[in-house]
Amino acid sequence: MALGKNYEGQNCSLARALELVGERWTLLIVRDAFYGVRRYGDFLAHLDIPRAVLADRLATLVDAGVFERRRYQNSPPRDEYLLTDRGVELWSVVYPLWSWSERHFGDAEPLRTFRHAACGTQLDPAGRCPTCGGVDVSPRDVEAHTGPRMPAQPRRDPVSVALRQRPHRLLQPLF
Amino acid sequence: MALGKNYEGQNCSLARALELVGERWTLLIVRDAFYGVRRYGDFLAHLDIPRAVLADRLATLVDAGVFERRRYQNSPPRDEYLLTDRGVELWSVVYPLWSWSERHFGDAEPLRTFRHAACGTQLDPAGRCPTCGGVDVSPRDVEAHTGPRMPAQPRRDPVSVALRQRPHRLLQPLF
DNA sequence: CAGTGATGGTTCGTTGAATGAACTGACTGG
DNA sequence: CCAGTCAGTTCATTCAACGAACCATCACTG
Repeated sequence: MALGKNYEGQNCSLARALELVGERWTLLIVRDAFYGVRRYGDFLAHLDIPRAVLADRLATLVDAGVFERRRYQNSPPRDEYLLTDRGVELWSVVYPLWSWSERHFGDAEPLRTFRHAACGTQLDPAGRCPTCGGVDVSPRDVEAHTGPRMPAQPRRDPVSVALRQRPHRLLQPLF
Repeated sequence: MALGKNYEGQNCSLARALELVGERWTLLIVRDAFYGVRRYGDFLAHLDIPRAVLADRLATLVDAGVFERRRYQNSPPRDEYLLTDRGVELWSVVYPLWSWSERHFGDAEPLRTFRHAACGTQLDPAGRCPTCGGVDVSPRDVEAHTGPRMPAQPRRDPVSVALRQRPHRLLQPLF
């Protein structure tokens, strides 16, 4: 999407959110960050996003306090992009949207499931654990599992491969 | 946003959802539908959206089963756009996004609040009613209230005016 | 029954953002 | 010194958004 001053006339929190998070690619970048992707090159390989757009979106998200840019080595200087608390709270948007799509447009066999790490139960549509008394599950306590169905043409980039290999705790680095 | 075949390589429900709902304007149209807007001209006036874009989005959303187009008079023939059950379920995405933005970027005094119609309590960030034992509140049981803060330049279109006048039950027609 | 206005679009030229390929620059390891 | 990696930037092309004008249908008015 694009911001557009037009949204400004709306004077509405939803519109303000969409200026940031409603832009093309942005929410997929955030999704990848939940999967544990942290580096420019990994986002790039997993998303098939133009390099310039990725650089632009990351900069915007850092400005907005959704990502934090942190140096993890000095020579050569390399930074990684980590979700801040503000970014992690977007789980309450990302998961319901994923779930809505899965319910209404998904195949019988889901490609991926999100489970409460503590008990292995699949999250309900609102992101809670039915087994554990319907408590809200923080993304840090969620495991992404690969479902039985395989995509027709599995992707070969390192991120996709790692995600297929084994269940993976959200927000933990992939590599 | 735009669909782009690129998202297709993602093979992910989130990406599929974003092809539809992540396009520029789409979620604001859905928001207005929750407010009770139903007619082309009212969406147009309230959103300041180019006419062609609005027509395109509405057609796409009807195709996707998010809106239903229903004739409400025959001469001249006039249709209104109503959220289907599938569309109403987007409340679980729209409200958390609104809430996220309100928490992180909102002013101290919110412009609008969403309250459980049964008891008048403001919804919590997950969309539940704290007073009523934390039950999920369906959008049909939500009232939109205008907060104490007034926008600097209040809009004059009929939709904005109606929304300011009095608390309003979501999904009920505005006029 | 011609003129005016409401409604819900479509058309089209212009602007601006996304795309993708090439290039840059800092560094490393052999 | 050379090849390779990583994280970008630059730039020409493509495609979607914009916005103004136009169109069609019908109702109402004088």
